[in-house]
Amino acid sequence: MKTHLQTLINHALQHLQTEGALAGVELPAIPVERSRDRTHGDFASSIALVLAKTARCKPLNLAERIAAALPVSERIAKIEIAGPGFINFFLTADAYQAVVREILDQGEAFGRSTLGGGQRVQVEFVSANPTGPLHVGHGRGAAFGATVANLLEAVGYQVHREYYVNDAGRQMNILAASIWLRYLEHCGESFRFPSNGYRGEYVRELAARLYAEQGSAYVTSAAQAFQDLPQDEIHDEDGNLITPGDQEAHIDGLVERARVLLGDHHYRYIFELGLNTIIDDIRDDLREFGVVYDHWYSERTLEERGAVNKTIQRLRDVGQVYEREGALWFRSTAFGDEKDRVMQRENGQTTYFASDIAYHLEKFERGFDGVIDVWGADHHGYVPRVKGALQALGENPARLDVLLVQFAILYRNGERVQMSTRSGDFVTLRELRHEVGNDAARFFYVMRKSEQHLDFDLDLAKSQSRDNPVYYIQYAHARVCSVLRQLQEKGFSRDEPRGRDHLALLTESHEETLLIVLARYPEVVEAAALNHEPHQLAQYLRELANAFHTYYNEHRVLVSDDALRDARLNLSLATRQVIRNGLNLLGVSAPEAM
RNA sequence: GCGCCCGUAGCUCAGUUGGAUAGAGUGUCGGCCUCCGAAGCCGAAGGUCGUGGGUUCAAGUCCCGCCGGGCGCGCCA
Repeated sequence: MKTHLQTLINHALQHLQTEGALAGVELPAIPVERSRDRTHGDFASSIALVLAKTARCKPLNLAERIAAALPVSERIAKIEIAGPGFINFFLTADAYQAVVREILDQGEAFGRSTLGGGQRVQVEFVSANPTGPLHVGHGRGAAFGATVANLLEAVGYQVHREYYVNDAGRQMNILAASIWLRYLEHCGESFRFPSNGYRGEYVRELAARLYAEQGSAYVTSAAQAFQDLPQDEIHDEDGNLITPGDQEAHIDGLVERARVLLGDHHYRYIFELGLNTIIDDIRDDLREFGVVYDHWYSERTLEERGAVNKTIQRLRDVGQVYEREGALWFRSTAFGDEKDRVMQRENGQTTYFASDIAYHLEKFERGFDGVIDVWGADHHGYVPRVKGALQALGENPARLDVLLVQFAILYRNGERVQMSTRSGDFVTLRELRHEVGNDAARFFYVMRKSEQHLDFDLDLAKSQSRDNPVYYIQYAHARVCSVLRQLQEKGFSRDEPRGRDHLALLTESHEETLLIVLARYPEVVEAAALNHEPHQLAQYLRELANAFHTYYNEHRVLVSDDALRDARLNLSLATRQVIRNGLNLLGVSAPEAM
């Protein structure tokens, strides 16, 4: 409809030009948008306001002339000039009603488009380290990333969903050492657990499993394990420093000690046990959450292939790497970063940053037209250095789009649920899903703008009332299903073609409102997809549900007049279809009964 | 201190990429079931869009300065 109006206006402008008006005026893109206020019609164009200055005439006057020159269209009932010079378009009832036919014809395809032209886009999201179960913060990234991917797919992009598994880094070694230490405890050794070790309960479970599989074959004395290590930094429960030391050196020393005492074979065994168990758990967790990936990309394969070293070499070749204090630095300040960054530590280990550059370079080389990363907002400082490195390597950093997602804060009984990663005391995604259900979790996570902090009200998410937007929307869907059941109980039958033939009977104002909301759906999907803003769709679905509930409350669907009944049934079915399509993109179920 | 994000109704948030008289939900108050699901609907009240300038036909939206909040500023990830 928008493009139709733009075409009409364009015709009018060209007509005016051939008449000699608007001589020498360059025609801009023609603005057409939906009116916010019904009294301003359905669509409005501010073209006269935009052109007034260059055309050197009054906007109102210009609007009149454009309106007069508009070709007739059977979809337009009335054109008005209003305000400072807006051209308002009022659609015919027939143009409203046509959307019902369109929805019924297209079914699940309604709202989908080919806008993206099949361009390949990669969306990488969650990518949490496999050092423990996903927590509620990761959940938001999962719901958001999955929905962005769904939306892009819906508007015609070829989407590749990927999880980057950090299975090679230092953190994984710390996990392995943590499991080993818990295992030693399990076998009766006692010592102070390192402050930088992983303290979660799951580490003890992994240790118990190691014992179940291998008995005491991996035991050494605590004295041996901790002999001559750099002093750990110790705090009391309130976080006050008790004994000064170097946490990092201590834990690195422990990792090294584990390798030596266990031997390569046994060390590998623990490492793999931890990695595989946790990554399987994460995969199951996400699958249950309706989040499925095309590829789980292993950092280790990147390293084994030599891609990390090759990337460092390439940066060296372009002169952006230097050595200082025994470490290798990337000159990211040359690309707008605040300071240069280390790629290879003094001890020879490459950093997370180094493999991340290699990974992103690899993404580009795989030929995606666009690459999207979903990160926690606390990583925002990381963006300039990754983009900088890509630029240094001759790539266009604009092809990488980093979407930042703020934390979700849980509230229960009106109070903030405290969480701290350090003590291993956090709410897992799985716990959240079990508490509020997958549907509420998926919806709540994306109902706010991603860069906005999310207050996640657990009580609201669980409540089965109109306060809860998920139930409110699902209820509208279930209501239509219920009407269909009633239809049979009342001995009516449904005649869809008859309903289509009598859409003109849908003249009530509530029907008109509902029709307009339905017609907006494809525009909403498009905007939500292109702006990477799932909340727009969530917001819209609430509005649609409201339009339906209002209508339903005011008018009966199952009236005795066959033609009217069938027309209203078609309208209801169209509503159900759009709710279903929208919820499907959000990863939320559309129940037939509740 | 520097960088990024955020300040809109009591609370939680939208605001169609700069459009006309700033909107929802919730909370408060008041109405609506002999009728397809009241898990619903309607109404009232509630605002200096943090603040001061600037840009233009038009600013909640763009630019600059303040005020307030969050995050980041490791040879951690």
